Formats: sequence, C-alpha cells, structure tokens
Amino acid sequence: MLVRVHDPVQLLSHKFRNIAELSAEELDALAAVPIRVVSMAADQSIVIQDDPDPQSFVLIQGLACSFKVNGDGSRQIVAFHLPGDMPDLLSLGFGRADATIATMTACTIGLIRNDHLRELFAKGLAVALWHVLAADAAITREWVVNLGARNSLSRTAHLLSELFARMQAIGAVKGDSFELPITQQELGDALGISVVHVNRSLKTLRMQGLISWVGVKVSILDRVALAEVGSFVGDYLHFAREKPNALPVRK
Amino acid sequence: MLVRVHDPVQLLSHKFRNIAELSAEELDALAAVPIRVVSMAADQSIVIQDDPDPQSFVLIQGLACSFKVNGDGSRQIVAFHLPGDMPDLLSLGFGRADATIATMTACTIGLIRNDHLRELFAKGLAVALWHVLAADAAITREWVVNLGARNSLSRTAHLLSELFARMQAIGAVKGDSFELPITQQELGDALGISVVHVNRSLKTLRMQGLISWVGVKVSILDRVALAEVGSFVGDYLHFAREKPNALPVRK
DNA sequence: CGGCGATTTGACATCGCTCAACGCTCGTGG
DNA sequence: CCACGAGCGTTGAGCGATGTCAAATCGCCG
Repeated sequence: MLVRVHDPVQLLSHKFRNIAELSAEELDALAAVPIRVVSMAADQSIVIQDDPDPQSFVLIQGLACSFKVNGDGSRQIVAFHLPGDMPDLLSLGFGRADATIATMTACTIGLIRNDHLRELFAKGLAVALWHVLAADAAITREWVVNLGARNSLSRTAHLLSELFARMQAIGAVKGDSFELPITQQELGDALGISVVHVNRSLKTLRMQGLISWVGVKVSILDRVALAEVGSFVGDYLHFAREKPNALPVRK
Repeated sequence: MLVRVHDPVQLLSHKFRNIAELSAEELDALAAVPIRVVSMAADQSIVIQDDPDPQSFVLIQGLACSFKVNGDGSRQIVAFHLPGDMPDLLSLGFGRADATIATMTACTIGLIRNDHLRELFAKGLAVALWHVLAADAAITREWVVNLGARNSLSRTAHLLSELFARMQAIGAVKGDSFELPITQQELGDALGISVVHVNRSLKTLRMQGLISWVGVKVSILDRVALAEVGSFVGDYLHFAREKPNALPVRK
C-alpha cells in the first residue's frame, strides 16, 4: 500500500479510488485527461492567474504551501500541500486566487486545464472532486481550531501529528520518520507563533522524548503522547476508505 | 437589490444567480427540488447525522454557527452562518460531520435530501454548488489568517467587518447597522480570545468611534477605519457578480 | 577559511488570561 | 409590587505565555 508514484494519472486515480469506487469508464476518462508535467525550483510562486488558459494542478512531487499576506506585512501559511493534493481547486470557480501558492522545495506539478477538469465533473468524477475539495476545507477548519483554541506547544504537536498522518497516507513515512524540509520560520508562519517560540516548543517536544528533528528528517518517537499533547484526533482528515494509523489508541 | 426572502427556492436561486447565469431549465430544476422547511429554537444543534435519510440544508432565517470542541473542553467556532448559507455542504461527501452545527437564534432551515442535491449536480448546477462550497472555504482560510496573524483588537475589527459585508450582501443592513444577537462569550469562542478580552477590544473600538453595540444592534460608524484596524480586504468573500460596498476606498 | 542563513538561548517587554468583584437587566416567584 | 437570582457585561489586579531584541553557535557552501 506504499504509493510512490510519479505518474500523475496514477496518483490521482489512487487518490480518487480512495474516495469512491470508480468505474472503468471513469478511470478511462481520468487517464484521458491531458496533464502537462512541469518542474519547479524551491520557493517559487506557482502562478496560475496570469495563464491565458486557466489551469489547475496536482502536486506530484515536493512540498508546497498556500499563504496570505496580512496588512501588517506578516504572512500566514494557510495550508501545506503534499503530493497528490490539488491546491487550487478552491479557486477554480473564482476568477482570481486570494492566496499565493508557492513551492517550498523543488516540485513537480501536473497542470490540468480547467475545461478538462469540468469534463471530468460531467463524467462522474464530481463526487470525487467534491470530496477532495471538502477534505481540504476540513483541514483548514481544523487549523482554525488549532490557532484559536490551543497554546503554542499544543499547536506544534498537532501540526506535526497531522503532517505525520498525511505523510503516512501517501506512503512517505519510513519507520517513524518523514522528511520535512522547512525552516522553523515557515513553521512559525503556519502556527501563528514567532520563530523563537517555535524553537522553544520543539525543544520541549524533543526533551519530552516525543519527536526528534535532525536536518530535514522528523521522527515521531511517541505518536500517542504527541497526539495527546496536541489534542490530535485525525477524523477530520477524512481518509475515506483507507485508514492509516492516524488515530492511535493507548494499549 | 434588497433581498428579504423567506422562500428557500427564491433564496437559493438568488444566491446561485449571483454566481453564474442560470438557464431556465436550471432554474426549473432548482424550483423542483423538494425542500422541507423546519423551524428551530435558539441554541439547538442541527442534527443531520442521525437522520435515516441524509439531508443537507439551507439556512433561511436566523443565525447559526459551526464549532468544534477541543480536547481540553474549550470550543472553537469555525464559522458563522447567515441566511442563504448551506453550512453542511462540506460534510456532504463524508459519512460523518466533524463539526457541530448549532442555531444561535431561532432559525428556519430548509432541508434538502442529498440525492436531490446530487441531481442538481447533474443538472448543471454543479458549478454554482462548487462555488458555494469554495466561498465558504475561502472564508475559513481568512479566519486562519485572522487567528494566526492578528492581535485581538485587529481580529475583532476584522470579524465585524466581515459580518457587516456579509450582512450587507443579503440585505440585512439598515443604514450602518445590523442585528447580531450573540454574546461576547460566543464572539470570544470565534476569535480565540477570552470573554474579558473581547470586552476590552469592543470597548476600544467603541471609544475610537468605530462601532456602537447596543443590545443586539451593531452599528459600524466608520467602516473604513474599522477595516483598517482589522486589515480587512473583502476580496476573499467572493461575491461574484454583485459587489457590496465591502471594499471601502478612502476618498 | 569566510560568510551566510538557520538554530538556539537568554533577558526583558507586552499581550492576553485568570480570578474576582460589581452592576445591569430581565424573568420569576412570593 | 417587590425580592431575588441568573446571565451577561464591565472593570481592576496580578500573572503567565508569548513576542522582541540581541548575541552566540552551528552547519553548509563557496
């Protein structure tokens, strides 16, 4: 069940089948969609708006994020995007995007023209696409809870628990570790706390033996305790049919 | 453009036409959907999960909210729902809801069976429904920014600006005032700050001459200044074709 | 080796929370 | 009609969590 595909169609069909049983026709329709594969360097904004021919995309490889810049110049990351995600489905219906989507590492993305997406809509994949959008929205809502109702230690633990579960769901966890090539500054921009305090929170988690973070490699040493510190309950991730071990139960 | 309809079909067709031009057929399809109108008292959860026959609903009258309860017992309101909103579109694809939807005042809701919604999907209203879901998601994302990147005064100002704009869009603003029958406790649960501090923030806004709040009546005395304090830029509300005066410009 | 960005740590300032008290309004029961 | 209590709003005082500033260290890359 390890999925490490770099073929966008395979990636998407895996994702969609995780949501609903797809007929052969639907799979064919999916396979027939032209997808233009593009490589990007790290720290680039993925510009879609100015494209004369509006496109959505699926993230194939790498790590990306969406962020908004506040009036005072601070920036708030509103979502992390992992391979298989379709970050700008949200702005599909709107003419404009209200958040910037940017790569955090070198990324491969698969561009899909919006009119082709709409054809998929008509061809029975509406439910799957709806689910994808709704699952992203559910994560965003949980972020509201994270930022509004939890202190900095708890927030940090929650986000790491979430990322662990999502990485696991796409087969990006080896043992208890995954790669998270982001800076503490970026983490702070997502958690709404200062870099200095991110550092302190991580130190506490490390000292409590819950995680280790060396270079880009994050290890979840005690996922149950980490989830407890972060009040993490993974239901909101809505992994429809395939349940990763995201909801640890004390033995 | 004042809309004060208590007929759910009219409410929805107004909302959808605000997004895309609908054909006569599409309007007919919408009008043909059976909607069961139900009245509810204040402070009730709107239970959909246990219904043997899963339904979504449109809020016709009143004020409602979605909230999640954190592990430590605190609750975080993740959305306010105004007339015309369809609060649980998000959980349509999922078997379960991960947030509680509750009335804050006496409400009238219009229940729509999910299979009827899916028919609308097939009948050309997919784009409109997609837009509704995406617009809600965009608001949630802005809430992430509000909670993560702004201090308590700014948060409060931003939320009031948002509610003013949304109230205005549904014709619920008279002059510079609208009715907001919620307690400071509830406001605090939405803003992620304590009741005491909500009170202090409101006091500051009042003393600066930006708002007045008497009983349930909120008046926005200086919407430009309020927007400035809250770093409010209403683009994210995605009022598609009808632009309320949500984006004040200094003269 | 030198330099730059990221991490780490300490000291101090500030924001927002908690606790506590008081007033106001409204509904209820005597 | 009045007394009372409940819920909400308001305010003050003290404290704790988190931000800011500054500096040292580390690691990587040229």
